[in-house]
Amino acid sequence: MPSSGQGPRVLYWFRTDLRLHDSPALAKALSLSPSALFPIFNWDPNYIYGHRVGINRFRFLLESLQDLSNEIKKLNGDSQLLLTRGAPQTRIRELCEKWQITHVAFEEDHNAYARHRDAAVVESLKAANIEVISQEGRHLYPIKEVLKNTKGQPPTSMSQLQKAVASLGDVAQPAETPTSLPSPCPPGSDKADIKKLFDLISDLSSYKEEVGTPDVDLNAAELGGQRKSGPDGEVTSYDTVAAGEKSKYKEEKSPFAVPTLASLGMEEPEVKLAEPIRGGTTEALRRLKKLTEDPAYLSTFAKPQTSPSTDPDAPSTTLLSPYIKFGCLGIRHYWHTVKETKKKHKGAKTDVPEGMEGQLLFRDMYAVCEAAVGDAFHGVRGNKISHYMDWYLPTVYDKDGKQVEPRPRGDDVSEERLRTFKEGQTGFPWIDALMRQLRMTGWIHHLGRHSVAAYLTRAQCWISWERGAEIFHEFLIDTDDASNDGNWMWLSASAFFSQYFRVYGLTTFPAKYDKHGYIVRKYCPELKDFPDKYIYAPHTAPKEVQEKAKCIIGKDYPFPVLDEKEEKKHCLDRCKAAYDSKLFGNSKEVLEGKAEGMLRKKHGVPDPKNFNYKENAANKIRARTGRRRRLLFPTPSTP
DNA sequence: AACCAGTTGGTGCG
DNA sequence: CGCACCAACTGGTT
Repeated sequence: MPSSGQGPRVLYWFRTDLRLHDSPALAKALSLSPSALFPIFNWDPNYIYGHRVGINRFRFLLESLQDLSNEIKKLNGDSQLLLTRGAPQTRIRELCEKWQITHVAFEEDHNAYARHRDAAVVESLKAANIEVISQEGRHLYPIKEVLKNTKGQPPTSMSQLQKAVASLGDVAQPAETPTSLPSPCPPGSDKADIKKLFDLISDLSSYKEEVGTPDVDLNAAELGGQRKSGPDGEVTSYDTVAAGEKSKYKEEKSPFAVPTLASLGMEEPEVKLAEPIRGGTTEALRRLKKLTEDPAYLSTFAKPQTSPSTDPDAPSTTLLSPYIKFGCLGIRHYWHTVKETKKKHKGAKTDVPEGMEGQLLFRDMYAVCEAAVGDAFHGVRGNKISHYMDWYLPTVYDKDGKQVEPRPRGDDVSEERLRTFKEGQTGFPWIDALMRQLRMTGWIHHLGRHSVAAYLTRAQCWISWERGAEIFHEFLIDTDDASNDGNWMWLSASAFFSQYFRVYGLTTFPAKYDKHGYIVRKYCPELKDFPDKYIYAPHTAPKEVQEKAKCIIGKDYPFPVLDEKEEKKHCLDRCKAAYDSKLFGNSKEVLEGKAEGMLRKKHGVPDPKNFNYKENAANKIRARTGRRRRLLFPTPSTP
């Protein structure tokens, strides 16, 4: 029990809610009138080692943490965000014991890993008689209440979601923003003392004893990571990220301080954006304020009408998704700000689903679906809403149903298509520009995501949406498990959407929005001197045009890796066969591993093992020129 | 043309 | 008349 006889000693655990405003969990914690408040963010080795985190997202996270710490300091000069590290299942409880915490508070996070993590943490805290305050706050509506209204069924359309939330009333008003915060006081003291808090935990066991030696080191990036090696050549991000305890390479000023990319040995990516997407709640609110100055924009916003041929320097959308992902922007605050701003507009207004509120409701829809389907939402196997399609390069399971990692290599053709997709070297400028933009900036427009997702899955490559979701998860700043996996299911016509014959043309679709090819010229600069006529299909340009543009297709830019029309035809046949089979991720045949053979036999599409990749035109040219294209924008795959 | 869920409106039956 | 059934139609954020 606490030594001081005053109010509760609260540890507030920040995770994906890096803000002080519109935070129901923080408000509830503060309503207890705590005598001490310890705002922590904990580096989870699972995040550092187990997840693929692109450098743009890692940078965004560091900036968001620094900004949050500054905001805390503004309310209490003796406080700051306290960064700790360790497996949360044991570390949170250890901190509680050392700091004599009575209550732990956090905002609920519904994604699969977070659910399991939090369940374990709560159990360890309950066993130690520590009270847990957890509140929903990441979504417009309480997910559990929505789920009750659907009787546990996933709402797979906007109308179903709207039906399910109809009885829940209006979106709650944002929780009040605190105007002061209690100090983090060491046990037995009524004064903040960061150094003393540090001393109390600096002898805690090392992460290696807690989680074992990680077998994945993200710094050994396969994609040309720019990691500087440490003094002994063995430094990992986890060592350098260390805060709140002794670290070999610690350079931070204060024991719990937020590290910088440089202190982690990571170099800034080669981003040429005029205005990079900077993390932090301050930046989120600044961007939101700018939006409120343009009621017409928010009022007439129609997602399908916004151009995908845009980047963070010239966005056609709000660019707020990264801030929502990390909780820098409170979702109810955003919702009501949009509502209020729209009142100022006199003319016609867009509504759900294409209007601004609709965009946010889709996020809730995916979250409810994820909660209804459970862990299986993140793949095909066992997923009751995902059609079974006999994709190439699917996630592989052993006979006990355990995922085989790393994924065994698939057929050469599909692996090559996946590689060129990830690197932005497919020979289709629209796809390549988007994929390079993704890696350079951590963001692409929603319709651009549609284009690349359909290309990789149901329209051309017939590669599992699971592979695409992994790539997005690695490089997007705004990645959110429920929305990311949900949208990949949507675009691959696995769930939510079934009109698989609606296929985006790789040249016609972008040309509808942008004849000049803004993002192609920016992200594939080798193509920048092509005339508009050929910008989305440079391989069709006559030799003289290629020479004049100083870009020979097959030499300076790849020839398309596949035939768009031919593959589309195959894919439509495969879609039809898959739908006719009525197999879903949770069908017996799928769980028993028999589904693939069944479908291959049925639709008669050649097994990729029999594809003769050498006949591919791009490869012919590659064989002739005798060299592989070098990556133009290698983005390090460091955390 | 090709999908699918939900709604509508008609028919037949008790 | 009420009800079950079914065919036709509609809408689906892009």
